Amino acid sequence: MERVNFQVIEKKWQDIFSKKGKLENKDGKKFYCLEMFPYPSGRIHMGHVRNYTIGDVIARYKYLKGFNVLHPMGWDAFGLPAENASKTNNLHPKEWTNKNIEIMKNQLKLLGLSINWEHEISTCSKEYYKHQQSLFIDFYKNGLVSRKETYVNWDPVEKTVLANEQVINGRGWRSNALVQRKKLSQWFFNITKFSNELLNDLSELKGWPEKVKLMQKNWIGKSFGCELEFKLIDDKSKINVFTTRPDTLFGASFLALSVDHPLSKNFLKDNNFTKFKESCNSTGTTEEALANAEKIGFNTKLFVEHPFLKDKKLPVYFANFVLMDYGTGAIFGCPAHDQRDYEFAKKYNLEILKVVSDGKNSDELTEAYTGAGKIINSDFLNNLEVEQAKKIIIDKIENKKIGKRKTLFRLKDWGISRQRYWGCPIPMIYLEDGSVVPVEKSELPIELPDDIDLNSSGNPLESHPSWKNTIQKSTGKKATRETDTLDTFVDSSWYFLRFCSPKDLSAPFDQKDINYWMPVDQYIGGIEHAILHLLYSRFFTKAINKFDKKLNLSEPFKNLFTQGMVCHESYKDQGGNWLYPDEVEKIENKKVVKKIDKSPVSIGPPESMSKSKKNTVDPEKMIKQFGADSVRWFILSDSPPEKDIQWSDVGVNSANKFLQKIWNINILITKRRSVNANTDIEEDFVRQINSFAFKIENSIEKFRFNVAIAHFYELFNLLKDCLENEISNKIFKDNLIKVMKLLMPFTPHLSNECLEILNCKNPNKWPLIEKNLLVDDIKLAIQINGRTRDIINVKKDLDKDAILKSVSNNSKTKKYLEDKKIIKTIFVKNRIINYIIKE
RNA sequence: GCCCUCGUGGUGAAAUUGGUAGACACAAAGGACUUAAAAUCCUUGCCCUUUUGGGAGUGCCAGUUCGAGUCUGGCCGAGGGCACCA
Repeated sequence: MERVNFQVIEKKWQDIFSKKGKLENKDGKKFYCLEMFPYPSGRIHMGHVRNYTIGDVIARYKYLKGFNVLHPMGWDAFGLPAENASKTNNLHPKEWTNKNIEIMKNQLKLLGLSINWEHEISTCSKEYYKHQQSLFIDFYKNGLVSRKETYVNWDPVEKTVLANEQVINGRGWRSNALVQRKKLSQWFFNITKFSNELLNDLSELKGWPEKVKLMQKNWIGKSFGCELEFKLIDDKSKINVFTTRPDTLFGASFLALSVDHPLSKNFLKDNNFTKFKESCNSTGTTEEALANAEKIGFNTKLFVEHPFLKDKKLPVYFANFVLMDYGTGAIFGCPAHDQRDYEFAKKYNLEILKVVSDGKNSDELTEAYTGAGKIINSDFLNNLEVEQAKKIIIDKIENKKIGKRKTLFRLKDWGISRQRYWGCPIPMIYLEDGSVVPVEKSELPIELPDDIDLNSSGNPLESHPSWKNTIQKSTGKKATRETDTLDTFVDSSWYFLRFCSPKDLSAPFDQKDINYWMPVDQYIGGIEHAILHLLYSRFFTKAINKFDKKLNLSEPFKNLFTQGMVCHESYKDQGGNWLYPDEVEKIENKKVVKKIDKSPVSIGPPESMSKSKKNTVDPEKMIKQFGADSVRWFILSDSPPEKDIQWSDVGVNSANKFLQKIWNINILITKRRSVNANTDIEEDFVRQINSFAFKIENSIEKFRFNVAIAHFYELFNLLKDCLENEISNKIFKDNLIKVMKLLMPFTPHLSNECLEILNCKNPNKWPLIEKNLLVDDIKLAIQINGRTRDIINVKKDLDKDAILKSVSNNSKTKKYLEDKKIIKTIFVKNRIINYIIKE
């Protein structure tokens, strides 16, 4: 068997790709194919391989189909790891990052990706962040930036502020340290100004997974209800509450306020209250345990009037389960119909009055009833359904001028200040009179200083001896710079725009380029970015669209695909140390031992590859061993791309074997002896190849690469079986060329090499699929009482009578039908014929 | 707790969307070639039957239908999102 040296042909074609790697079809329709750009951590991992291979298949396929394709790549290059690495390696973040970029770029080239490298960008270059600062100033001038003093999530290990979404179960997403509450003045993007658009436009995104849209919808969290005021009996001052259940107002038995509610000022001198407040804060606001924690309250001894029941007085509490940053920081409690209120009422012996009938006769409840039902015990609302009652009572409340309809969102403004060095400086200055103003655009970029001491604690820019001292350009007044840098999510919220005009010095992007390339036709990345990155990018697009009317773009990503993770089992030696897969070997009975001393190793379940568990496989090593085409082939073949895949060395090895087979067939054809052709056999051959081409094209369009690959296996089994058949060399070769072109998006090196050998003049053109050849014999199942008894070959599209005639004498079904009465015959064209008989 | 998704051989998975369940591959067992191994090729895969055949079968239990992996209801299990959002 002929064998190909993958190292040799892959090098050869990669050199050619990098010389003329553009997927350019000047007359074709544009296609912008984008994969989420990587963080330059040092080396690429299998997750990148999967992500970029999927993208490459799409980019190459669209190019072959005649599209003018943009397929760029860049680097999400700011971020904390560079600072950490610089501390351990004594290497400046800039040098560390640029070195990593160099390495990873070469690794990506080894995969044979069709990337427009002339569009390459790096977010840490001043050519990029200059424009980001300019956009920030635009946002500021358009009222989309604000400064707020708020409680923030403070990570005590990283000494920085975390966004809500960077807090996972009360811990920092990187450091895993318990997050504390701290009050700081911070910059915010006013993403909440776009809450409605971000929610409503999800329905426009037909090419997005439902799952991602649902996650965003829940994250934005729109709810309808009303605001309503209660009067304190003492001094008639008012407390505003928000509720989505105004229909349960007659079941209210208390008011509960957040400990940060303005009214708390009156209690700060009360030791019992401050103690209570501390105990509320100590648990943190986001910890999971808190959701299940006991509801506790502080009785103010104050009472409010019930707005519709003059004689009813409700006690006012501070309660640990009421949040200040949602609604008004105050609620009314209706214990019968809200589980939290129920628990609270049980603890403090408050009234539990049913106002929605749960269909049971008893007044006793063991938990809150939140279902539908008729309103009871509620004066003018009695006998109404919940939804009707809501409407009517809100009307009443509005008429009485004690409240109004209100829609609330869970989404909060996006805190973007970070107390770090390796990020984009925020282009704001503080004047001595206390005012805070943006720098002038002509001063951009505000560059990061290179001479920095990263070993000092806190914010390195803050402790730099001179960097923050400056003057306001227009007035010459003394000023100090903002020393916080931007959250790195800002960097990735507009990079897809920059890719369209990466070299434009004067503006973030060129209108013409954006109008041509945007929106991204296919965006591909991990599901972990389902909410934040995608929501922020949508926000940026909408915000820029608002103040830049020429943009004419409401959504950045037309189609989205989220691929699954790459998993591997993990290994631990007897001492409990993690081991890399290549430190162990498999012996009999699926047991695993350590290579160096043959000591037993315990095997963990397959999990997403991570450095901490050492269950990683180095892509470069795999490419060196099996070739890039084999690695690409395997990572696409084993599972549907949206599902997790389990990495297997054996799997890549067998991918390699199959690609060798393809090569071998290619060689055999070039040496094939001439045969006497038989027209019928040739036609059948051509039709079968055409049918596979059709199926493969369909599978690619639907992102079903594993199915496409299964068809390639069938296809090559067919080619091999037909090698000796009465098919002319010309027909055989023409069809092999067709097949090699189909293969091009998957294994570009091998395909190009084979096509060159076959002397193909137009390798970069997708083969034509001939629809008229798809008419074929089909297999039709003959069923008796729904049970398949035989399968016959018939011409396509035959009608019922013709089929009945041809199966009337069928030997396999005859015996079932003899002496039986056929009650009914069900016929589905090209599928089945089903006899219903009486037993 | 609320919301969502998914349960198909030893394994990864197919199934034209209600019409042949297990395509295609991996692994395994047996065989061929070989002095041997590697590589390559062939065969097998639940139950009954020597074969021909027949039966059961897509997490479990019901239902709709001529026909259910696919639709409906209930249960069991796995994964994901949100987390006191009033």
